[in-house]
Amino acid sequence: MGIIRKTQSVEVLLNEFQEKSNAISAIELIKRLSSQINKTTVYRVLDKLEDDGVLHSFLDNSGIKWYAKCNDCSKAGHTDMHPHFQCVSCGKVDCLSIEVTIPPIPNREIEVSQILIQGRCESCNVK
Amino acid sequence: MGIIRKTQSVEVLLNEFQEKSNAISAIELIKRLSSQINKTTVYRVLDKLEDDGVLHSFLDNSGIKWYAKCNDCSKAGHTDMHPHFQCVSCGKVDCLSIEVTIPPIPNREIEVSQILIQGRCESCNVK
DNA sequence: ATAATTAATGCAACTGAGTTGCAAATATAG
DNA sequence: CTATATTTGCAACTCAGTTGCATTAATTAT
Repeated sequence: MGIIRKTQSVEVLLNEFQEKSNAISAIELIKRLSSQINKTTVYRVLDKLEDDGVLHSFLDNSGIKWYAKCNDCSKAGHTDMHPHFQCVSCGKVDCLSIEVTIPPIPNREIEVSQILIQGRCESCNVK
Repeated sequence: MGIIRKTQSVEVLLNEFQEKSNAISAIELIKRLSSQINKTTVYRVLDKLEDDGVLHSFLDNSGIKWYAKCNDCSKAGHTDMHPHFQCVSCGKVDCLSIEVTIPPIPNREIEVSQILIQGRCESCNVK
């Protein structure tokens, strides 16, 4: 698919990812933009932005979908594989720029790996 | 909570994990046992077996819940942290007994980490 | 053993994130 | 600026998982 037209919805959504660099859940976006964009459209635009390598998505431990900006991805594929961190205290989720190496597994061909780390984030750790 | 009574449902469910050692999705269990156990009960018993450290659970990439036998866990907590592998071809999921080390992250306290690896399993790799 | 107590079960109805079909609206190409 | 193709909104749906409550089955006490 991919983004074809620079529509209002696309602009509004992209804008949400401009400021802060942490991940945002689809649900949160739907809530935030409920007066401007329809829920279905939010899902559809997010989908396309992902196809286009602008955003990447992942599920948290309760199965809800999160989106965050991509750094080195393209339409060709999401190559930027990194772990995600979810704070068990405040719920904030962000991308970690650390490398986690998955050792090769006998007889299995690894395609992708999703790593979700849970713990207490910097701000919640102090309190 | 924890398991208190050795009921029929508990026995039937535990039996499903006796034979093969790979993970089974809640949905699959509900289908398999539909004539013997009610869906609600399946969810509730799985929940308790997890609390008791008999089974552990995780979500796959489409957000559905899987359960597998624990090896070194107890009521005190699930200590046996290992990656899970889902075959993109046949859908089979199993526990990997490999170690994946998450490096310490500055200012963050890691509690748990979920690693889901996707690729082609041994049998699907041959074909 | 049997009654009393407490936990587990089944059912039906619900929840909530995400999806689908389709007609109306809006971008882009010609 | 019209024609064509893509997006959008809406309402209705899907489907895994949950909840409340009355019934049933285990366990404990008698």
